[in-house]
Amino acid sequence: MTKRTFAPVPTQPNFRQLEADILQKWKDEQVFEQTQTRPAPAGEFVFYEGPPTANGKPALHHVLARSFKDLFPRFKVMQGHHVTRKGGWDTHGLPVEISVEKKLGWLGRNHGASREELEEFNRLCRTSVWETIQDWNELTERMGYWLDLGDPYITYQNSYVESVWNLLRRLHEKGLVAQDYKVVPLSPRISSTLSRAELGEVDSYRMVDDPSVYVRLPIVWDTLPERAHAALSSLSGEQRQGLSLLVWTTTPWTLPSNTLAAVNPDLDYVVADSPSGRVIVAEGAVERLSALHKDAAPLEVLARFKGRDLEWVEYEPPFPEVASQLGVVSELHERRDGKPVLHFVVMADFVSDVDGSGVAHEAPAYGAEDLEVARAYGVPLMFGVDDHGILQVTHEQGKFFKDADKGLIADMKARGLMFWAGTLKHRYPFHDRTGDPILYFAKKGWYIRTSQVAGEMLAQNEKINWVPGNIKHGRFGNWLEGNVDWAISRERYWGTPLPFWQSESGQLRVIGSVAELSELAGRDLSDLDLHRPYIDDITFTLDGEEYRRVPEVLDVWFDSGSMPYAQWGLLLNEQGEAVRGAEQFAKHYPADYICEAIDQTRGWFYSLHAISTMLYDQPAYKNVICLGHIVDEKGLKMSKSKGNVVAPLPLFDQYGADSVRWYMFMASDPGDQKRFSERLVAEAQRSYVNTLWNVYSFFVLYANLDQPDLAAAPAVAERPEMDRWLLARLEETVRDVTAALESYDARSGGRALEGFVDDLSNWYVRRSRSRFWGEGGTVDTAAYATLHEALLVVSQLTAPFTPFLADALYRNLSGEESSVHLTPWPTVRAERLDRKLTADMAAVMKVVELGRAVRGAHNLKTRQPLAGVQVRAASPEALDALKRSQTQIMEELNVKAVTFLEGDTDLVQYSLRPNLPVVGKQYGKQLPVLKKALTEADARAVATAVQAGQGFSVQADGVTFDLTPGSVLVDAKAPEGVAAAEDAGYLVAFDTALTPELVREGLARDLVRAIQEARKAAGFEVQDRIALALELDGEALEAAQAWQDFIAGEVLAEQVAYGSGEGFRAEVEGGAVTLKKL
RNA sequence: GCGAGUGUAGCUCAGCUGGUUAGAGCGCACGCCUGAUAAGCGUGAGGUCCCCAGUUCAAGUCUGGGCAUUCGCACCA
Repeated sequence: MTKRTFAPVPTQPNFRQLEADILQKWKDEQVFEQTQTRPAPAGEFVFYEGPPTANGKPALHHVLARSFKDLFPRFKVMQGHHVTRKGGWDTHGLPVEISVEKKLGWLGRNHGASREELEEFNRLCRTSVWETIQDWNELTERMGYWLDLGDPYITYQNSYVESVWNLLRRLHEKGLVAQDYKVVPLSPRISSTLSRAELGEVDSYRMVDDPSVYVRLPIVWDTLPERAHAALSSLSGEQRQGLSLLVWTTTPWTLPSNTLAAVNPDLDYVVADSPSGRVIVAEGAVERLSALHKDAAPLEVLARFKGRDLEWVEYEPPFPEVASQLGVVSELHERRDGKPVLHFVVMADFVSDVDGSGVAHEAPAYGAEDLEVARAYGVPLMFGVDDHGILQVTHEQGKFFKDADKGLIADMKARGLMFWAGTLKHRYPFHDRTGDPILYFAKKGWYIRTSQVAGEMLAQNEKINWVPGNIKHGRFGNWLEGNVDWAISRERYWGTPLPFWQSESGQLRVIGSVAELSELAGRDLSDLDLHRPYIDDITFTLDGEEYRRVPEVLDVWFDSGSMPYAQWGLLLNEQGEAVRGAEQFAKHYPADYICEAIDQTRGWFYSLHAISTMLYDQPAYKNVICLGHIVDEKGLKMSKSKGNVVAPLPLFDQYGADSVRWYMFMASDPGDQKRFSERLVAEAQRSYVNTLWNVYSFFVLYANLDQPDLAAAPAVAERPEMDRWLLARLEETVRDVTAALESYDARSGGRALEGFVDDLSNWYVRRSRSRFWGEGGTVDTAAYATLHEALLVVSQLTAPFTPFLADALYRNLSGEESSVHLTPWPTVRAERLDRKLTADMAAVMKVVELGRAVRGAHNLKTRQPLAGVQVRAASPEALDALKRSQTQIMEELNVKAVTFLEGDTDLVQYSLRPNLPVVGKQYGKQLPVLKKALTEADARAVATAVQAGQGFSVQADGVTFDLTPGSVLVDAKAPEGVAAAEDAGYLVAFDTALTPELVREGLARDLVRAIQEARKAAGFEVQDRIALALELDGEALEAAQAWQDFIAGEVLAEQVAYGSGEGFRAEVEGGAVTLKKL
């Protein structure tokens, strides 16, 4: 490095312009492209882009995610890795469909859609996904998120869809695909399956009065199981007559479909004698039920037993003819394999005695929990209400389900089944577009039997590094442990069509490729759009049966979870051999790193993990960062309805993308919820970005003045202590930032950087300013080289965090027209690490800090020099360091002398405390006695011994403690009234007596300050030499005359005259001064 | 209801494996133009570490219970 001029930099930077300039350079030089094509000695670091839904606008939480997704790949590239940065778009899904439905004025998924309507619908969906693509690309580029936007994977492309089909075929081959019921919410008038999101919490639920009825279902004695017989054995013959289960429901329309009655096996149940007859209820419900018959005596309890005693007890259903009418059984109380098919008591731990009777009526076709119980007992479903909400049975046949309640209740009352009928006010969902009450209904759907591999998924989870770590066994681990089969089918139009062709007799053929389908169909289908309605036209014949595709489309999580394979169009043939995409897949699997918001633990993170475990017996990713949600300053979710959404692009313009990114890394740990405000971004900018810029500006200003020959700088070992200290701190920072980023810990890395820049600015530059002034024509090459190297390395360390600022600094400082992002990541130069030197400097900084505190507390202006300061060190090593640095201390504290106190001085009062980490375990229960001994000991003698590195003894309560110097902490305190401060064993005390000489010097320094202020007001540059004229009298004149050389040197005055002069004139205390540039 | 987080200064947050006088930034108060930086520097005040009980020589930290709050709960993504 020879002498050269650095490009000048402003003290007030325009970060918006700087970033635009850097973006232009990246384009001109194709920097990102170079990272893709240049040799990568460290190999591939595999990163997956989590695909955003394309039709939504980008928001602040995307900035958060993109910041983290950019940071680690940049770091890895500088370490010599190659990182493929393939973009991706999720193009299927409900948001797309809803927006098009509204555009078309549809009420919902319209089952009556013709082929033409479906075709138009899907065409609009396909174009809709690109409406906001420009916003995404602009955001991505503006914030410096490097991503290959030119070659993204798109989930609706045929190659992607085909690859997904292939995965499904393979899962089917493993026996993991099945069909089963699922209870879904329907809008009954149009029989449209809705999602939970379409039943929004606020808009869809209404307070309604619904029936609340208790119905008696008489038990069947003839087939009573042994256990129940024993439980009821105390009842007399008369008491057994008419004994009934008392069930409670708020949905009388489900009673014709009654299939089972459920009790909690662990609750207590009783036979209660009521005006309506003897009933079986939970004991905890007896009081509640007594209250229903206001004028009657409390219910008498005739027998007690556990819920589990009732298992398999049969009962008479409320509508006994229905099961046969529906074809579920051939006759009432039909038995198969010796067990009742319907209408018996089952065990269910969700049954409670908090409401109702403690006996639940079960209609599994209309409730998810009921369905689970029915599945467990292998019971068929009864559909007394069809999927349009119309009753199919009883005299209420043909009525809308909610309208049938009254007639059903009247009928049961007439037949003596009612115990009580009333109403209940509660919340119930309605469809916002049709206005109809929601009907929960069991429909058949397609599942992947993930519960069969839940154990394997848990085992594979152990191999993943989760950040934050608690996700692994908390949120994600629990989600895996509670695994239920994955319902992959959706009754929608726009999505990956399920590749399931089914024959009329129910045979299933899962298609794994277009080629396979072409062969079966007898024609080339390569150019077919694989979406509906086109794919539904394709049928084929096998074994004399025609196969048609099932109507459903695929869950979009399966789409996105397929991206490791489908982004390369991976296909395996029926022999398991890869016939397409194998090379790219092998190179990019599994991922070294992925990152998305924490809600992806049951979304993308899960679907990636499930598919990978089932098909490859390994995790899809090794390291994963889960980001907390970003909320507004009050902690409220950001939403358009609340009006607190923040647009990212104006934020970048105001503060710079670098500062926004820095805020995202530093505000809190990534997994924590992050409160956002512009104030916090501004703060992030001040503490780091602006401070770093100021030091850089300082360096460039003086380097251009002095033209240092950096190559001529002495070896590091020969430089002043201050330089060696800074370079030691620099290597510590390299070590700490590298370790932090290797651990996916952005915040610790950022804090190490921030701490170093603070030391650089407020200690090194502050203490070393004068070395950059070029006194007498000499140039301190050591200082320039040290500062230059620190800034250069910092530009490399900050590159992944703040890529624009980093590149701007690096290009100017290095003199190379090449990006910092193409430089190698710094490695630690261990020989420069110096633990002792950094500790020594910390002691000096502590003393200076204490000295400033004393001046502040005692109103001792820093400009007024004092005769001296007395300093006590906490340790012999610290004492040595302070002695070596006493010039620094004198200058910082503006004193004439530093006196170092020894242990026996009268100035200091000592107190002793046990050093608990050292003696805590050793003395344990004796610690109170030890404390007493230290309190009573001769503290001065102990302090002297400790400072001399000698052991000592103390005693109390007849116990003697032989202690080492490290066993105690010595606190030093100055007497009252002395201008002193103490902390952590250090003490600083000032001699505040002022001699006439010190007063004159103080006045001279005031005069210097005034002249410097005049220089600035006159617009002089820092290096301008001047002619000075002093019109002073009294003490000011005396001080000026006595300190003339000092004043001249400080203000760069080559001529000093007394009296009036020419040039810029300023009033000062004691007279006036006049300045003229030479 | 179940599960996972969180609760420390007015605000945003550190405080790893129990240890000393519990810290930082912002805000607030006070001081400061001193040849980098006033979008700056320096100093200070400000604490029921959510509550109760326990273990321990010693608890912000460990255990149990309670309270509050955020997120998730399988056809939103």
